[in-house]
Amino acid sequence: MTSARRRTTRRDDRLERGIPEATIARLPVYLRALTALSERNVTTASSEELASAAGVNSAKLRKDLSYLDSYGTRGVGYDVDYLRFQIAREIGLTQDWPVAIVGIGNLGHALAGYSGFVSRGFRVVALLDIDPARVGEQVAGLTIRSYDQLEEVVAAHRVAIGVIATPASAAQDVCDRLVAAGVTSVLNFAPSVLSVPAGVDVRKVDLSIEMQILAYHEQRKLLAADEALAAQFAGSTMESA
Amino acid sequence: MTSARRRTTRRDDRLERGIPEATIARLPVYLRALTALSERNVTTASSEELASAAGVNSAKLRKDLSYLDSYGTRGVGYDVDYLRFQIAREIGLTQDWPVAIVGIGNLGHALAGYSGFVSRGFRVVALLDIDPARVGEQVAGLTIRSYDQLEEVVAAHRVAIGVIATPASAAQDVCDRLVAAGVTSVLNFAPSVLSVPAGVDVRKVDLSIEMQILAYHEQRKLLAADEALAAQFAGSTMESA
DNA sequence: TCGATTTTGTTCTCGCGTTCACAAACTCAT
DNA sequence: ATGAGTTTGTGAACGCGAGAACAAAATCGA
Repeated sequence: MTSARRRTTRRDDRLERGIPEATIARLPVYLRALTALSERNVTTASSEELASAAGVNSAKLRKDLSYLDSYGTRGVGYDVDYLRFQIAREIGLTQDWPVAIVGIGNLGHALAGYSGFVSRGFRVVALLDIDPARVGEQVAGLTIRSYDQLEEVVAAHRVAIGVIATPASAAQDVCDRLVAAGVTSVLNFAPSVLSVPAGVDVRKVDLSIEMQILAYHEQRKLLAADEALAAQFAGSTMESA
Repeated sequence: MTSARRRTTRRDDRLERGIPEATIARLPVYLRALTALSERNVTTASSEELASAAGVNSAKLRKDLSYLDSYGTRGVGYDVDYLRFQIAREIGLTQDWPVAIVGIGNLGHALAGYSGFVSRGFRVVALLDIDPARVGEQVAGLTIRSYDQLEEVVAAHRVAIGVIATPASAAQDVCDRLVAAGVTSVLNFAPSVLSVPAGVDVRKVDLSIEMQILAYHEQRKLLAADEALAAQFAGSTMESA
């Protein structure tokens, strides 16, 4: 078993089982690190260098990359541009992804103009809003269209990814219509739990939750500081709690 | 050990070891579900009801809540308002958290006006931008101040949480100054890896990464559809791959 | 008071992801 | 060509979180 090379390659495995979710979430980070290196004309990087640029442990990075085919060379490292292309292809960024954004409030505006989308294979093809006063307005080179045209727009541009930036109360309705129109991936910025049929992916970005997680840790720091102070005054009689 | 009640309570454990990170991340979701129930004048909810409102499994919810003190009653469920308060207290939302936002571009604007912050113990006390043309502008009831005043503002308002909404190139510098000024929690919207000293928490929200994760799954769906189609034409000779 | 019913709190098991540690494989100088 | 030095790719151990399953505790009707 050790010398006899298995006839099923890792590539086959990958196609069957896919790449672990945790790894997928890090590939974009590696991609960004590689792009930065490439712009500085670095042609080769070791797992150690890449890992530190991406803010992870080098063993983790190597294992992550091993789920793709093996694109490194021992004793040398990884070819920056080659690996960059391979990761981009793996994620699917070598093709064009039309995106529709629903709800053009403050956040929708920001998303429409976000350069991180355009530069990575994503193309915002439509902005939709329910407010008649906003329809017709120009934002980031696009005209805001009526919410009524959702189905039409999704079909015409073959939109597979929809972004919801509406208030929570509207989110489920928007989601239902997107899915019915053919969208199979949803990025939800509204603070609400969406239910979707099997086969549709939903990811949620919740600004206030992130903030609350920070608050929890912040509070713990305060408590820890209080206790340290109290212990200092109480002297050494309580050291075993 | 079974009948003899341990003298260390769960509360003691929690103070020592803290609550699992995965649980912390869900508490805000439960809080939101509870708030929604409370607004509909529901006074009591079972773990099953709460879990479905929060989009999680009921066993998980019960286990999560068991890391706080036990606030439910068997055979009945949870008192909505009481549990709501307890979770809010646990996360630290019963106190006031002054927040400073650095980088008032499209995203900064959106964050400054985001109602989800204000309503949950967070108070945006300062907006800072490096662009002199923007300084003085009114946004969400606040005047944009100069980036030079960062230290002053952080000290004056005892800001513990800083939000970075600048381009990636500026993020590390902003972060360093925030930390030096006394900030111990950072919410980073810039697509860059921040390095901070121990004791400082950083959370990252990356719009483009979420999108890329969706793209990966979207691509897999396409591949799966292709394969199904190919198999259909190839007939039944290839069923064992 | 007691049994039936409901629902929580907790134990146990399993799987995934992280990390360590090392053999395999490559380069380069001599 | 060969040995020294590097760096990848991966097997194995470990720890955390998810979920099933059940015992403990509360309510309610008779």
